[in-house]
Amino acid sequence: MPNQQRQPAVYTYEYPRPSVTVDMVLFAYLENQLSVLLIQRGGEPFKGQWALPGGFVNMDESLDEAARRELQEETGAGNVYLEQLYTFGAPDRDPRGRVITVTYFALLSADEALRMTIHGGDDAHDARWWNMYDLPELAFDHGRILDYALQRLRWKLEWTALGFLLLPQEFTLSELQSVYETVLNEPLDKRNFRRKILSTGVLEETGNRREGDHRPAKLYRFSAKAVELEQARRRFP
Amino acid sequence: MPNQQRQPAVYTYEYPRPSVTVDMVLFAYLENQLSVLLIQRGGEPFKGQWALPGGFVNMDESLDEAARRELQEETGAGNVYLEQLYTFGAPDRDPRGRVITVTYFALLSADEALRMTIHGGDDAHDARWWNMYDLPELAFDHGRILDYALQRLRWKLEWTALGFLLLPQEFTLSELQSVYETVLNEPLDKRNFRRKILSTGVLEETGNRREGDHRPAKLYRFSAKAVELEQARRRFP
DNA sequence: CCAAAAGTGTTATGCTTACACCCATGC
DNA sequence: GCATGGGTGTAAGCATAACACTTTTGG
Repeated sequence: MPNQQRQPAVYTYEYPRPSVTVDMVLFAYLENQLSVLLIQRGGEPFKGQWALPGGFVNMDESLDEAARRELQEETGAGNVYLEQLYTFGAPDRDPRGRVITVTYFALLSADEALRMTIHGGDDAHDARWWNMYDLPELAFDHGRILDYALQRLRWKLEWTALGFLLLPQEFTLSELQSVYETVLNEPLDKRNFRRKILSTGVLEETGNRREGDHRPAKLYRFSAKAVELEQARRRFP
Repeated sequence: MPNQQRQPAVYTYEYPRPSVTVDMVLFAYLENQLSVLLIQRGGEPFKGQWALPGGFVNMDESLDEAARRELQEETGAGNVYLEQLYTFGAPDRDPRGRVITVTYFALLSADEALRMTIHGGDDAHDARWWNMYDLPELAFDHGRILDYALQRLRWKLEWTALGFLLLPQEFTLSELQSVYETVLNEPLDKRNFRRKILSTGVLEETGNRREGDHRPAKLYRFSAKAVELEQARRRFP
């Protein structure tokens, strides 16, 4: 920040206050795997272990804004589906002191995930995508957070048609099905899946086809209002 | 607190920190109304307006513990269904400064609600139950919080059999139905309702009957594991 | 015996599930 | 022409929704 003295500013309060952070669970579907972005910690505590990206909430921004800013800073990704997940605040979750973290979960389209450049942040050794089903040991309580995020993602795909958020703008129904199968971790019937997804009305044909090794597949996009529509269905959250 | 100096302790930090509070939405079913407990503010800002009960999170307690403590302090109620709702943190939601609030929602059995004594807290003028469908103007963003809490409660009753949490230990099916009708704000078919609730297996007859003006009704209680069972059904949250 | 709430079954409808074969293309 | 993934329909079972009358008690 410009115009700031070298000597650190000091803020004093009559009662102790916790720090508040946002931590992000970024999901993407890369190489047929459900992937999560993790940062390798460069400093203590948990040096060398992997953790969720995140950071402090600034005093002049809302929680949602803080999450978007972190996302922007660490990945450059802008247009991303984001929702608040849960707030974790056990007194001993960070050995350095009381830190309450508001967690968010984000679904990145494959377009975004490929385009973006990952910046781990200041004290990060490394940053990369991990297969959700083959994670390293995690710092802090981030393992629990990921469990919870996966639950929420599964619930979302079971009850809504929002799975396309993890795909590129144009995709085939088989690709969409394999997203659902990967996330829900169970095989789905092809005919039933197609009927169900198409009946929601959130998809429309683009008219293009995916040319490939075999019979070309129709490409779909989601209709602009799909996200709203799906969310408006009176289901929590 | 004993053993503390008159002169306020001072806590200093290198960066500014928000305050963190928990605010509680306490639902009860009183006199055939869905009721919420509100506190009338004794000081500025929003002096005289009504607000959700709540308070600061202590440094040595988890968020859940803070919520239970507030509940205990303000109502004396102990054995209560409690779950985290959402975290609100717009920078201007409290004119006194940055306050992030983790909200909880609680379902009080009629037993608890009647037994308890309401303590508004230090700077409260008054504290009482309000009809959820006829609320006064609310302080801060508490109106939004209540809207969200009602949504969550409705969702819960639509997808689970947890409505009995708002009733006394023993209750009739008609009483339970009227809880559902009040919360969901729509009439329900008596036969379908009974079949559906009984098929979940969370209720059992006590063998007693409610004697009254007319034909006595069988009394039910929920089987001990009902709450777990219902929550275990893989449905968010 | 009358008023008032408790209690009870059946049918139609739509949704979910299970299941197997032909089609279009690249090589 | 064959290997590969794309694409399609139907029947059975299940859950949901609509609907009206009898039962039991108190007064």
